[in-house]
Amino acid sequence: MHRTDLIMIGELAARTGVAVSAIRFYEAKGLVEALRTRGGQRRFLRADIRRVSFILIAQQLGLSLEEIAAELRRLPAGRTPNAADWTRISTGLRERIDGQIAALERTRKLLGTCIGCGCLSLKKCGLYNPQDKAAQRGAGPRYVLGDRATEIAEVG
Amino acid sequence: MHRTDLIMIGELAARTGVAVSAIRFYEAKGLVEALRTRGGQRRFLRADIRRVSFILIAQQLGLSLEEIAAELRRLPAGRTPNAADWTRISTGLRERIDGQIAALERTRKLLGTCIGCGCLSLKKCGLYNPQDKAAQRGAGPRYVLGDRATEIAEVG
DNA sequence: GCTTGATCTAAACCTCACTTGAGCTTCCAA
DNA sequence: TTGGAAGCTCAAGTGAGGTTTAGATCAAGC
Repeated sequence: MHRTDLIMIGELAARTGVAVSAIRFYEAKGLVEALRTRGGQRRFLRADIRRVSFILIAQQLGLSLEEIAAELRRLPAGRTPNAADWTRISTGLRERIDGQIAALERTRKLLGTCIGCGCLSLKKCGLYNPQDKAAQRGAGPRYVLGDRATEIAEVG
Repeated sequence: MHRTDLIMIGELAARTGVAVSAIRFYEAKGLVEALRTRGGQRRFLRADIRRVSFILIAQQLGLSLEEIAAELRRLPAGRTPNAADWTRISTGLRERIDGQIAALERTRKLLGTCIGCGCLSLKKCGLYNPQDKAAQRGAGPRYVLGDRATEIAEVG
């Protein structure tokens, strides 16, 4: 175990493309952990590059930091994913992607029905159906559709 | 033109499933317009139910309110979409969906390559490629990937 | 005329995922 | 030994898309 097994925050940032401030933020959120030097500086394990990489990939797939944290907490040793963990996790991610694609395809089909009819009649065209969470993953408060859109009346 | 052609904000809210506060917010953003009674209360056209419906559908597809406003401003008469407008707009939306699906399929393929290898080696597996904006449509500051992820090194 | 419920405005607050800034400390190579 | 890059903490700011609250006013039925 060389001294070089520990890396500084700046290197972790450079190797992952994430800002230093973001890594500190992730630590505050419990997504990564750091040792400290006597002087109080963070020292990361080289393996944390992988851990941060995982965070980025999962984020791209639409998981919130909260969800990613939950996923990481489920790791056996409480540590950075190894090959087996990764297989399990990425299989789960793939299911998620499949779901997203299916939702989009449903929406596209509904939209196809609507093109030409120009109705925008909600009951008929069904574009509001709470099942269609299509691009629902968005900024903050998107609960409107899904919480209340159930009792939508027909237009007109 | 009956008096009943005008509806109160509460009815517009009920008919679209949107909160009253959200409708006022949309008005402030220029997405809908309202007449006013002598007493200062808003009165909407019945057709605005359609307009708000459009906002919701477009939102589900991932358009920001800014983009939706732009789309609505392009309407010929500056009014609620009719059948022809809707055809034009929804065709555009469908292209957008196609793009989203394609991005997700690319990501899924990359993930497939990674399952089993467990590498998380960024260069090799390519899950970071800035082209893959997959689920990139997310909360606020997501510029990290795309702005800086270009110079990502391979995981050690 | 009165009461009740709907509406009004303005400003403050919320979440998420971070960034920025101020003011100060540590580390390390020359 | 020293100077400057890199690190530290804590608080506040950002932006999207709204909600909540407070206090006042309006509209309609009895």
